[in-house]
Amino acid sequence: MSEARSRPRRSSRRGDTRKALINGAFTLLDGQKSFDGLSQRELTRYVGIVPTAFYRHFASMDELGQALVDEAFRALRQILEDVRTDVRGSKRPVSTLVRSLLQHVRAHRSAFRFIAAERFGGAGGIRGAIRREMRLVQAELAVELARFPYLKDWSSTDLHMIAALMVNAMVAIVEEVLDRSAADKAAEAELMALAEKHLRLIVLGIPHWRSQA
Amino acid sequence: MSEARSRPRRSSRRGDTRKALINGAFTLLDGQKSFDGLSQRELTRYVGIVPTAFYRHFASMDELGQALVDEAFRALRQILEDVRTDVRGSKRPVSTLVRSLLQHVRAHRSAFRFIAAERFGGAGGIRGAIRREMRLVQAELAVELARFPYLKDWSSTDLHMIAALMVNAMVAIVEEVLDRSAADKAAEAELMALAEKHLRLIVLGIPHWRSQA
DNA sequence: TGTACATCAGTGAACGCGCGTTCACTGATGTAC
DNA sequence: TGTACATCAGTGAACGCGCGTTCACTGATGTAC
Repeated sequence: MSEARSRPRRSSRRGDTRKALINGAFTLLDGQKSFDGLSQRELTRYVGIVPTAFYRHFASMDELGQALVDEAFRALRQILEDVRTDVRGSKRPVSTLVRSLLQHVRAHRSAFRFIAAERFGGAGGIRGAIRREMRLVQAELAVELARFPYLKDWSSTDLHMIAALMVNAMVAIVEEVLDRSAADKAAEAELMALAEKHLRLIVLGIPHWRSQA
Repeated sequence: MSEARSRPRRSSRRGDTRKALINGAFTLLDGQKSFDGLSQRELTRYVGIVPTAFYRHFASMDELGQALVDEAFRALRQILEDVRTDVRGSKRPVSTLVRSLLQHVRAHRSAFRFIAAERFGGAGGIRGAIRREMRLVQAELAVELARFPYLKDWSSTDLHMIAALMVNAMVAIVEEVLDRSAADKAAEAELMALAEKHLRLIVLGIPHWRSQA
């Protein structure tokens, strides 16, 4: 019995509780709660520490909120980087993009749900941070679009316009995927097919666009 | 002085407090709050009644939430009806649609903000109700699209696909308008122009679409 | 390798506060006769 | 038109509860010598 007691020394290594709080928050928010409605005591109870221990890691709930935004966007940026790599090496960019995107979304469900829920539902600070990141994503897509031969002479304004439409279309569908149970594979497949059609329709319009800028 | 005291009889006519609670909730939620974070006492304080008087009008906060959904969608349906009328009588349907939509959105700002904030941020019941309504809007647009001569032979699946993309594109832009200060007319004009371009780009792709269904 | 000490995550009691909801009440309004 | 009465929106005291945060503390870990 003595070795059983001596094994865990402390229950966790340094820094682990901070991560446990962040992940715990994502998990609790993954249900039908907004950050507004998440209490410090509920979170510490869930993570298994006493309420006051929270303050060893964050000065306030607001600071935790900022950490959640940072963490969610760290994941998002990594995902987009991976998707970009997948798409560049692909001969069927549209279907590769949709498949790759949805696959990553599935793997980081709660971070994405956090972004979706707080994008318009939350406090101003979180909303602003999210909006800024979305802009960045859109700008990066515009750059990526410029690589395609038949788009290389397009104006930056027009490229951004297309990028915005594509991002908006994908965000809408990802949000709908997240709003459904993770187990509903049929709905997910249907939404993937829809995403692909939406992108294809947009792409079909591009050669016929006449810039007025 | 006596006529001054006798004038207001009771401070409000029957039924007015119920409306005041609904409108007060919309107003308070118009800031950076979600329904989750709105307290009954805060609301009654704002409306100017004692906390307990709330229960003369709603059995619980949940019931108020349902009333807010109902009211917001009553406004939304009225707006869409108006927009439809405007567009049918127009020779430039795309720009008429965008102009008419944004104009109505401006007039019912807080109801729309409520929908945007609770669409993914709120409780399951509210989310479900909103999703159902969005489906309806999309279905109605599909019917409307079928009136256009070059779309009248399209399959229902394809019409719904186009309607979904158009609705998603417009929702994304309306949400962005709502996320900005109502006074920021420059941003609003820019977003209107963007909405118009997005719709036009989608329309340009339509004649080149090959159904695979 | 052994000892003394600084660091720091976690503890537990305690605080004052705003919350949602109950209850018995008041008193004005509208209605039946 | 005048009176008696039912209705019902609003009142105010009271409840128990979970909240965020403070404080002085404990005791294990890692480090300097």
